[in-house]
Amino acid sequence: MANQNVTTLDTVFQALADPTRRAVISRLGRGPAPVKELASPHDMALPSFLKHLDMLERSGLVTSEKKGRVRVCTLHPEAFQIAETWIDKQRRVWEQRFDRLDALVAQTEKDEIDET
Amino acid sequence: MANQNVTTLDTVFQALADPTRRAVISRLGRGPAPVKELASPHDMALPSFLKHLDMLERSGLVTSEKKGRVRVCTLHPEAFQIAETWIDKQRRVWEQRFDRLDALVAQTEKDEIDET
DNA sequence: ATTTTGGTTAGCCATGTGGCTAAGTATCAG
DNA sequence: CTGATACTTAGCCACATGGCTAACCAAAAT
Repeated sequence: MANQNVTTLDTVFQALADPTRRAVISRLGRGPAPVKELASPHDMALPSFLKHLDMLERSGLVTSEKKGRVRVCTLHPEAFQIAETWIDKQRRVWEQRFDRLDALVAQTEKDEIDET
Repeated sequence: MANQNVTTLDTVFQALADPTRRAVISRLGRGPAPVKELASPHDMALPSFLKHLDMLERSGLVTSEKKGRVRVCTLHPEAFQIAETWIDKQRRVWEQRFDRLDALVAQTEKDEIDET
């Protein structure tokens, strides 16, 4: 199950769209950990869990390195950037729109007052 | 294809994990639009496109209302909140950890100086 | 040298996703 | 009233996802 690190909006958002994977991210936020430890809170067989880890690696949010028989996983917070940037960009678009709506309402009210 | 609005981390992140759906969100950020207009830039059959819209509605990011034979879709930016909040929370965790690491490094350097 | 431990690989299954066509319904325009 | 428009419904297909078991391998522990 070897995979590339392709940090795209698709892979990052998809990685985040599952509670097991988000739990892993939360845990790794406090520091690197071996697969066994990461898997232990989740009630599923190891191979199933590994698929989740794999998706996290594909997204670039997590990398892992083998030390002896243990695989140690590490979080890469930079990979979140692409997602946050996209959301921020969207917010700027609609906030700008709301500002224009506000301005329009204000203008309309002003006009109505002028008419009285 | 009637569905509930269940705004969860799962549904929101999944809604965002596809370029077609993100494009729809971008477009709706500039204001409501009918299905036809939303679909036009995307090279796929209407029923395929409707599945994407459906997912957006399931996540609560979009709602729609039928006016005559036209279905008008509207963006609900509030639904992003849950995603942004989660990411922010994660960042706080790992930033705190980096702060501790920095402090540790600073302390170690101080100790080394004290030793000289 | 054996046995445990920590993964890994292969393969199976059910369900979901992302696409399609074909045929239907309801409104609006002429 | 007729036809075009804007979806809507049903159903099909291929591949991805999320889960499993069984069998394997290599490092660590005894």
